[in-house]
Amino acid sequence: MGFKDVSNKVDFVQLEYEILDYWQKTDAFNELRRLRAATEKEHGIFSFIDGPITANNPMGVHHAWGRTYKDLYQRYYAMQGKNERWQNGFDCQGLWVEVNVEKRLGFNSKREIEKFGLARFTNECKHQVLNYAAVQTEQSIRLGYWMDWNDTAVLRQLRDMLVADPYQQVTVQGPYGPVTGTVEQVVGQLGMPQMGGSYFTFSDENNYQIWAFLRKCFDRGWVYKGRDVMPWCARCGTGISQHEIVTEGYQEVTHDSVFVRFPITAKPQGSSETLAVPDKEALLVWTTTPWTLTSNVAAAVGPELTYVKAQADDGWTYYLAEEAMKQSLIGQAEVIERLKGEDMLGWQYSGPFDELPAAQAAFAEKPDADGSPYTHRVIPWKEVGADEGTGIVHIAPGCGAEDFELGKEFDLPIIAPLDENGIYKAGFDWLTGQSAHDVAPAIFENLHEKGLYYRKQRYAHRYPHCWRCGSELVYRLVDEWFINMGDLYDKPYDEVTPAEKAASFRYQIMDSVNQANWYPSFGHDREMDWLRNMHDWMISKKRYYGLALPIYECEECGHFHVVGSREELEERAVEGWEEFDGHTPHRPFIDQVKIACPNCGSPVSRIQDVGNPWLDAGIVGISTLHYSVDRAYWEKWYPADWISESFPGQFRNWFYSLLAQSTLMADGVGPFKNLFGYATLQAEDGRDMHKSWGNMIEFNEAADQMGADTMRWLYASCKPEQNLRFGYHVGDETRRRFLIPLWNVYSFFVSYAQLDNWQPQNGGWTSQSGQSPNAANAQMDKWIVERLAETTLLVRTALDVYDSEKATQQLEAFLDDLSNWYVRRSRRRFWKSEADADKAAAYTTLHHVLVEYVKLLAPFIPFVTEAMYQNLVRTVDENAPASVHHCFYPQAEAATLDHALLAKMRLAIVTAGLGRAARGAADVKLRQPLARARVNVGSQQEQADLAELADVLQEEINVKEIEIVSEVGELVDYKLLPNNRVLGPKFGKDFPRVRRALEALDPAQAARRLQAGQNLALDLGDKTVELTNEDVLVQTEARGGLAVASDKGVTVAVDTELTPELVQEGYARDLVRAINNMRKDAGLEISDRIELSYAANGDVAAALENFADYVQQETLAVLLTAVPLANPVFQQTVNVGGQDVELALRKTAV
RNA sequence: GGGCCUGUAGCUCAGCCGGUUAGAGCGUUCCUCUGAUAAGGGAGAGGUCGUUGGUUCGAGUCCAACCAGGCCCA
Repeated sequence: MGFKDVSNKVDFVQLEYEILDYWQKTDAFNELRRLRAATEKEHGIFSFIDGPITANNPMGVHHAWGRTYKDLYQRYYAMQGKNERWQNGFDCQGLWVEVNVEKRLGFNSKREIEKFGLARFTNECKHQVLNYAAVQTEQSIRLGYWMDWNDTAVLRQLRDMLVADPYQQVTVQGPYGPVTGTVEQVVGQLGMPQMGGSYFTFSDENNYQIWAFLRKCFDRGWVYKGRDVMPWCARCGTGISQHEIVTEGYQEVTHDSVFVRFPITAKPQGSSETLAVPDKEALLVWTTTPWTLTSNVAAAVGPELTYVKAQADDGWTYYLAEEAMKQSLIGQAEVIERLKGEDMLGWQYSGPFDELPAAQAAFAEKPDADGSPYTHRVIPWKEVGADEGTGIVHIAPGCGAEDFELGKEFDLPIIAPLDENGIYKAGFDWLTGQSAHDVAPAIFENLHEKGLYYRKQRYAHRYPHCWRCGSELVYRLVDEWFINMGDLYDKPYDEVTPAEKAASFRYQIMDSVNQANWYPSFGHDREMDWLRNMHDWMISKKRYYGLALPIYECEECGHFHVVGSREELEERAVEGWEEFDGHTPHRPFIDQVKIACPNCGSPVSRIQDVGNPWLDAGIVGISTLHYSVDRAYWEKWYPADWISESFPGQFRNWFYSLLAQSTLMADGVGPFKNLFGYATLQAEDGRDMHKSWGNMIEFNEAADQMGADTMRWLYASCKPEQNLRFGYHVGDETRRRFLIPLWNVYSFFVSYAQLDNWQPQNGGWTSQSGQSPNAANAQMDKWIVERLAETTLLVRTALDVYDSEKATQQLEAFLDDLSNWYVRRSRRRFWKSEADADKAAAYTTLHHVLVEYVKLLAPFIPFVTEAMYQNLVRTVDENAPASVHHCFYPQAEAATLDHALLAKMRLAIVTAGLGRAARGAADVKLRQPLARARVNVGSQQEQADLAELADVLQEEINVKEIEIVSEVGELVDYKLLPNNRVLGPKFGKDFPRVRRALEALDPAQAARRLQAGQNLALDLGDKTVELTNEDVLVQTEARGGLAVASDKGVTVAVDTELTPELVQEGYARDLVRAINNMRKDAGLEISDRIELSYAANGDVAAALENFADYVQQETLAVLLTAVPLANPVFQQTVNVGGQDVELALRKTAV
């Protein structure tokens, strides 16, 4: 049995499917788990906690980027014998799932969901998740991502049964035996130990552990109900928290802004005096949100700003900021007075919508000192500026966050106009029932009728939008539930005392941040920055599907309680337990349960809200590690050695929620030791990928066109902290740059090994069996093995700090050396017919190097390495591990590396390259032999090295002789350059003169003086200065007429003079090349012998006669004759030496 | 509004503490090698280093302002 055929035209995608089949057939992943469970004792564990992927869509190529890292490092550590958990996670709850289910069912409002029924809706949501969990599982497998994947047939079965009848009984196979229950119950256990597979954040355990977390917060007094003006999505009917809005929420839009008159009614001056106000005097106010004018209660001015009283030609007198006149007023206006904003404080005006019942009611509730209803007034606000608008800001505490704060400060009435669908509530007269998004024109019309309208203006600004459905947000007064994140102290982190930390959750989280290494390091600062700036965490959402917040607020006494577990709920339940029992803790069943108020004993219902989805993802450090059922297991796997996600967004999302929830639950032990982040994937055009932009690449399409290994190498080799431009062009380049050359080396090896029927000997490679008896070849054999060791060290060092970019660079550099030096230089050893020890050493070495290299590459490109391993190892050794991924990662000893050999060969490679460059510069092609190359290198050691490798260089540069010269002046002209770094500081202003004087010297003479250790004297006119050889850089440049190339201290010159013998030899080589091409075209086997005839004259004929042996040997010609062959199978006319040469050949009988 | 980052060849990006003639990869043109190669090697063309000032003997690099793009936070 020998190696299997390897085509040099490989279809990588086809190969990947074959490998997927092989892994499935051999249960390769589970075998790895068994092997690592066994090696855990010796090698320990590698704990990875997966950040859940949202199971709401097929996965994209950006997920494939992240999953490549996750797979790469898990494989890397598995190859070091470490045991792992291999658990993928799916994010299953939250608004995004609801939004897509609504789309699928054609719903447009919350009312339709309620009509549909919450129980059915919840199951549709779970259906959605199970569906895409199955899709993403299959896609991940296609990527080569080894995880404890669920059987997708089972996921789909559960998906369908859940919608058909969630209460039917079902039994599925778990790792420890069958699991039986209703479909709903079984789905609720997904990811738990008895079920295995990926974790799902909708699982019972996940939900209940969040309850436990919230209970802990409650016990510390951190949970509270806040009344606040929040950004609100009217379509989704829910508040949008700061965590969600800060980045992706803002979009550039253009609105109609409006300038409005607020007629002044009184100007109180101090306690008693009030100035009379003539008609048609008004504050001029500007707003971008006309719908909020119904809720105006005050106007804010900048106390320090300068305002003007301006008589306009429309008959009105306006107050506005002086700087704002130009952008605000139309027509002519005359300034009749200047005053400070603080002079206007307390002025009263009539509001734009005072007639509305809601306004009158609100004003009646906040009477002025004299008992009369509240009157609109001017208040100070230091944030007011005059860059935009009029310098007078309309304040509506029911419609804006900052307005709300000012309202609290000045005890202003609040008019909250909108219901949860963004519709005006009762009390707003003609507006009631209208949507805030649509009323601007009607408001303008109404203001016009009332004489308050001044003008409108198109205004482009960044305005918050719903990050999930894209609707414009409104600001709405709501009750939401929050976790208090703790005080921010006005001092550096280092100076915060333990007591202060104990009192402030945010500092406890910061401590966890500091327990981890962040790659790249700026991630640490970004997370800390977020933690310093974050607001309290809004955890409630007025939606249907998601975590049921276990908050029970008593209508009787106002007390609220947070339930921390299912058991506690059962204990406290006073009604509805039976209806709930047997269901997952989701709406509507959970809502049936009422508990006794711990304060007054009244029956209390759960608040209707569901939880912020980041609670679901953030608890997984607890919920997926068996925290509640097997504390020893949790302690073993917590904290994670490593987590990894894309940076953008996650600082305030998953990193944050994971840190926050873990820190509290684990009493200050952070959830991870190392965090690796990466940037954003973009299309090749540098823009984000969008379906509608036509630059989107689907994962499946990419995998099947580009190949998963290609994608993975591309991902692993990019700079993680920079945005990645992904597309087919970079894919093609990646394949061509790396995978094809890799395959070519492999294919070369296998085809010759097959020809020679070579197989690894017992014992395989050793430093003896892998070394040729030929000293020069032995050196080559040893060198490539040393390069492998060096590469092994460098790759391990890089991967140990999660630097796959550096690792791939090293691996690519190795392939270049292997392919373009070792194999190229060694080809003849494989070609030759005798099976001697030299050839055996070549095979042994190349086989060994390939096998070890494949292991180094296995975590990066699992498919092609598996294919190579199977053929290189398994076909000849059935006792070898069944998969390359079951092997141990290669190791090397830094202490025993042969640095001298590595340096020597590197020098030869550089020198050969320079030789080729020198020939290129002289336009002499490589096939033309030349008499001599002269080489200069700096050190004695390098000179000796090159002398030793002279025969290699002769071949590489195609010269008859390599001469090592110690005097570079033989090859080059000198040039003197001032050493600016030294001379600059030394001479300062005189420096230009020194430089000019240096230029005037004879370079060769000066160079000799300096090399002899003498100083140079420079005459500057008024003085003389001395320069040492430290002050001057002696540079060399190619001497005219010589073909010279120089780099990194190596200079190579080739003699381009040709003798007739050299010319003839060049012809001979041209002919060999031509004949071998003919052989190929004639379809001959490499080993076929031929007879050859030619018709040529002059030098070419002479070349064929003089170099007949050489030509015959190189072309396997048993006969070379000027007599035409009787019946040639192939003939051709080629141009050699400027003449047409007729060649004919035929295969010999033998 | 505040803070941070980026701007260098057609494209993607290096360029250390200010110092010699600003580099690499891709693309492109030409040459070349090849009985493993869809590959490899060499050379050339391609740059007012975003703009304008300043500091300095000397600025891609430091400073200031501006322009353009991005990010974070209000």
